[in-house]
Amino acid sequence: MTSVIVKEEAVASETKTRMVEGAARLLAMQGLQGTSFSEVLELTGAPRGSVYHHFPEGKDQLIAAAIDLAGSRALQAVDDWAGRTPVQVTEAFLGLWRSVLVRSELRAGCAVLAVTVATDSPDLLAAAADVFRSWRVRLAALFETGGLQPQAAARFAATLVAASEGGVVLSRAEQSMEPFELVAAELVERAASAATPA
Amino acid sequence: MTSVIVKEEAVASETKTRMVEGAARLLAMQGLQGTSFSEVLELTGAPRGSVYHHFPEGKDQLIAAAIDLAGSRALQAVDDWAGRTPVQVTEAFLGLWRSVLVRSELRAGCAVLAVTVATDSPDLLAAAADVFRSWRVRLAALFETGGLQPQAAARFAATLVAASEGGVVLSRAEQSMEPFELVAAELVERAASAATPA
DNA sequence: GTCTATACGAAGATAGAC
DNA sequence: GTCTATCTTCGTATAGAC
Repeated sequence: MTSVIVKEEAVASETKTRMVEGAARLLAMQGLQGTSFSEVLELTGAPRGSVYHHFPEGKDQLIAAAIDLAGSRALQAVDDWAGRTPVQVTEAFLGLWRSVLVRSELRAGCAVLAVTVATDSPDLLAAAADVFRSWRVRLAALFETGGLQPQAAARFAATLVAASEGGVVLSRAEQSMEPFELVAAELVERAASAATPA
Repeated sequence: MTSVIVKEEAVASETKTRMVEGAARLLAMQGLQGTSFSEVLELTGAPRGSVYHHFPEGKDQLIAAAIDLAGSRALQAVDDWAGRTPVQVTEAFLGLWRSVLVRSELRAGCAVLAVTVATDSPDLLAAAADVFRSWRVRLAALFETGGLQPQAAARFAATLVAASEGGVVLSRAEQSMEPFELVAAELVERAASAATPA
């Protein structure tokens, strides 16, 4: 019986999941403004009648779900890097963002950042904060395991997240990978020197 | 006669200037979505009839002007730092953003970034790119003068801009100066070690 | 769960008087 | 240069049938 319920829920949430994924993609490409229900429905092919069935609280609920999705996906990737050196973790995190830029031909960025700078909802801001904080904390944990002191690990984790986000924005604006790659090179070098203190 | 013309232009552009400044402030606080004509007029007290008189090309023209304003203001500050050491320049640039955060009680960020992640206009993207590039170039020049090699200077300038922008976003989301200050400490230390190579 | 239709408001933009 | 009025489009949200 449990299996039946699970299956029903899975079926029921399929459209919902597609909408959340679509919203996350649109946020990354067009920002909060460009992520309207119409756009989401067009992108996902979801039926218009499903909107307020799946998201009774309206747009904010959809956006919050998209933020959570984007956040947890990156977090899963980070957790796969356990045991790697600080340099390897740094390169892997940068690789995540590089692929976002390259695969979108420099048209996409970070969905969470896009919401942060465009919303006036405390709830959405808090959802974004949870994501950023979780990234920082998990990265810092990896750096600690990799040999950095706790404070140095926390500092470098914050810098890695901030500089990656900023590098993505710069490259999007300039329509060139140059700024991002400059930042990436600097971060990798910094990770190397932090891991082998004088 | 020239003075008369100049005066007329000055008077004519006073409302226009106020609108551009208001737009820049709103962009930094509420993003592109929240920077509507209504909001700009309410904030600046400008007459509604002036909108399409001063900005015949519509909203994009106003936003482009706001980007230029925000960009050139920061650039003026950077140019005032000629002769300073890399560490001092880094601290000054970070100070610019720290004051944006603190004075707004963590409610404002970078207007140029807000446009970059929310627009679909190639013109606005290009305007944002010009700003970011100019910041990177001028900062790199100061770092070169301060003793860094050209490539190292360009790399650290890009990192300083990117990490500052990202740090502002993180602190806004988390409603705490912590992430920004972690990033700031890391950047200052990096500037110090870059200026005195092993 | 999904559909159509529609209400409602906001925002960008235009017209014409003053 | 400024004002009022208006038009259009779009986005959110709701209602009620299927």
